[in-house]
Amino acid sequence: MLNHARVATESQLGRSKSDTAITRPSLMKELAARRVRMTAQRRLLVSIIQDSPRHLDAATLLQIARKKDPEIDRATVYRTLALLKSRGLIDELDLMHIEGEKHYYEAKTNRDHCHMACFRCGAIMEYTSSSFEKLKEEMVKQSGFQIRVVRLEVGGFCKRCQKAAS
Amino acid sequence: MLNHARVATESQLGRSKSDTAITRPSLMKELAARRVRMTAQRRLLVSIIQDSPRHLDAATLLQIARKKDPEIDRATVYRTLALLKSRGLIDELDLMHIEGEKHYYEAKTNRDHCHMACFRCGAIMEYTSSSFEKLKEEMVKQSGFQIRVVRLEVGGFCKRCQKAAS
DNA sequence: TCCTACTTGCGACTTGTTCGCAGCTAGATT
DNA sequence: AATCTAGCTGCGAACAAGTCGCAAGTAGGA
Repeated sequence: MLNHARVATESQLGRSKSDTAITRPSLMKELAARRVRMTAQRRLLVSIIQDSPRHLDAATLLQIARKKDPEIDRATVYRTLALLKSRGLIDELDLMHIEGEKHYYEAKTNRDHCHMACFRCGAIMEYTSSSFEKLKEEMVKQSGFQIRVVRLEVGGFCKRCQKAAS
Repeated sequence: MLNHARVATESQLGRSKSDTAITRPSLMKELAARRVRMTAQRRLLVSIIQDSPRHLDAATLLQIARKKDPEIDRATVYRTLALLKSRGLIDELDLMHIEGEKHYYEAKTNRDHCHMACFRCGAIMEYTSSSFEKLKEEMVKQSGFQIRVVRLEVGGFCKRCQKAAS
């Protein structure tokens, strides 16, 4: 398995301005606010997603969940992910299909961000910038399109792997 | 089936500056230049991809190809797509999984562009802008990441469907 | 014209995900 | 607290997209 840890890019680390910080609201609270029925399974899955330092795919999420509740089923995982996605609480990522065709999930953040996936080491870096926000604004203005979800994914080679290769 | 026609956005139609025009080089020539063995099947598939006004998925490509060569096989389609992708001649798109999990393909263009997918009517709009180019440059500069492929996809509602809904 | 490394069609298989169903349960109502 | 029921769960079977190993065919260089 590739190293799927999320890595902040310099651009993120270098700044501490609140407008560039990525934060994730509490999924549990959001669900409560939306009057979604809470079950033990949902609580478990949601807490795992919320706390995960990596981007999870369905199979990994199931595996982690089973440590606490060995009875939990695959279908429940998929149904819960679909629920969260439909309520706009998580984002679905492909991460450039860096490791098969599965999807990855992360709790929605206050700010859209880009994912950069290294084809060599599998690291996933997140990147936010005001230019990205500007681009979105421009798209809306010029096309009249109403944006619901944005996904910006980049595949290539991270700094470290470029060095390693040369 | 949704209407998958590619639609240029106003931003594109409104300009005729050469630096914003999207062009596609000849796949056949590129393959020849790379000394890739040409077979009747590959010629057929490549010409279909090159000439298609829509974004094709593997199944549709196969279906179209079979009109000319009923013997052509699914595996050949997938293998040819993998070949073109590995040589960097086509881009693979998810189009926000607007219609199932299949992938769509298009001949690589001179300029990266964004795909906007309407959740209601399924129209796919292409969008290029210098801001997108700038964002990419900024990402490279700030993170040191070496970009190989970029995919910017947006899901939401097109102008027409917003009106229709209200 | 020959040769062989590469390509093809075929069918079986894998992987990721969805579905129908019968039993269970959250949480509103009494 | 006891009841009720819409909605959730686990299960197993099914599905869709894509992959693989193999034997036979072929592009294109010698």
